[in-house]
Amino acid sequence: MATEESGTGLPSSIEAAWGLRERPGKGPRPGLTLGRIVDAAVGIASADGLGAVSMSRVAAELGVSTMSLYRYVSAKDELLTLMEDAAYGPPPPGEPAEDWRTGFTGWARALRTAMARHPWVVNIPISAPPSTPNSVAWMELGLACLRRSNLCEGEKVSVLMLVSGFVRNEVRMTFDLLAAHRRSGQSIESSMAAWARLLEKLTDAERFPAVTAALRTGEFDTPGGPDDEFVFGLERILDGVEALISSRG
Amino acid sequence: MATEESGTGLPSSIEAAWGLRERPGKGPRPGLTLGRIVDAAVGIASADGLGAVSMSRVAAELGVSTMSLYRYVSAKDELLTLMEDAAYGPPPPGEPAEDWRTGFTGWARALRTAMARHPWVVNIPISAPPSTPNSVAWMELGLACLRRSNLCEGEKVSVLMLVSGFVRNEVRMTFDLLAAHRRSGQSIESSMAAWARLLEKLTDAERFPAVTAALRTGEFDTPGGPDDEFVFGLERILDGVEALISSRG
DNA sequence: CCTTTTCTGTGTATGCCATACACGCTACTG
DNA sequence: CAGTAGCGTGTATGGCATACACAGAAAAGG
Repeated sequence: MATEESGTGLPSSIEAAWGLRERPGKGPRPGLTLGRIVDAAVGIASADGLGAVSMSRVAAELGVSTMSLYRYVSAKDELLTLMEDAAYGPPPPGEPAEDWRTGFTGWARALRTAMARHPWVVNIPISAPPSTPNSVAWMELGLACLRRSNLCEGEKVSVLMLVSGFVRNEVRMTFDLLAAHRRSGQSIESSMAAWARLLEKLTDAERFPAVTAALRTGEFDTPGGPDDEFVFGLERILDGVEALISSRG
Repeated sequence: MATEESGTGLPSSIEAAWGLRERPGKGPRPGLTLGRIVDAAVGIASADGLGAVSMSRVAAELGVSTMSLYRYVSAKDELLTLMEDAAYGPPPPGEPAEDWRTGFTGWARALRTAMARHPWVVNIPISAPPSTPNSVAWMELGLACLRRSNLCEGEKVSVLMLVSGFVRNEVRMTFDLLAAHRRSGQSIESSMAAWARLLEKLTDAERFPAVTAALRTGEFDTPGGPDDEFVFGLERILDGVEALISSRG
């Protein structure tokens, strides 16, 4: 049964992703592969969004019945986890730079690129610490970037989670914004301007002086692009990490 | 019709949240209130999680038919937005501290407290920039904390989004973790230890030297609590913001 | 006063969704 | 060759959001 574990405590479909599945030879040959299922699901998500990924839709794409998928995956959550792993893909190969900041900046940018390639990935809820091959490989690379810093191991992990959370958040915001605009057919500029005008109507200068001041500069009408926002946030965070590292130096 | 706008471009239920609804006097008196609907939905979410909030469940709680809710709200998304606003509640009153860092730290902690009071709020997808009364009030307070800094208005907004994104992320991670543990009945310590042992099995020291090193310190078996993680991340980010402010003199 | 208009609550229906379960079949093990 | 475990599938259950049409209430206008 797909829910059973075999020592690792992992769902068997995740074990399969690690290459740990021995075919028990007994019954008929499987007509499908986990990989084919995940690929089909990824294709649907990329084409029509994560919301379009349903078990029946995936099955239809593969020309099989809905229920056959449950021979490979015990629940939809497992499929989502495997899709997530597929979306990340393997991290860039090679040794990271000696300088932690250079390497770690590259790591964050590469992570963002990977997520942006499959933006739906940020809408998959995180249900557990990383346990799939690619997720762990990204974690390995991130920790490797910090190897020459004087942070303790716990701090390295904390920094990793801080930055990956930031990247994830940033990708989600820009992607959701883009998706909303594509739906409404408006340009980003026009809808940001519309939002600014809306706030101007709703807020008076006495109750909302700071918002009013921000609106008066007109910066919302010519917002920096998502890239600027990403770079700004990443630089701030890494400056903070650098301050910690220097204080130990 | 509930989808119509009246100049603001806002859904009429959101206008109602700003107190902009004039009862048009024509038809029969409404038997419900937006407030009662939102309260019922909030109660369900707090009791059984956001997933338990369905239009039929909310209607049942109020003793009305499902479809009557659509006289007050044009789609479930609007209800979610109103629930979000109710969950945040008004920000703490009073003037923020003179020192930007003191004030802003307090802002972030208060935001975390508000979110933690209704943890389901972090699972409501963000569909638009803040447009509801309490969201804008929180934004006002955050900007007010930064009023004496030498950041330009655009930077203040960027810092605000950076920190609120961080808070949101942090609350989501700790809450999802707690929820998963409540479901499985395991303690956090035991499941973290189980995860560490799992990674030890899956990773070998040659392909995953950094992960192996991190695991060997045993820090995963005695992880810092969510509070430590929150404080660590917030301090790093604010150190980074402080570096920017200082560099401007 | 009566008609018209407009807004209310509701019942019904559509078309999705995940997945439990039972069945027949296949291909290997003894 | 019998047993059995794994496979594909059809059907059924119980959910969900919401479109639509209708009946009745309350006010506006004559």
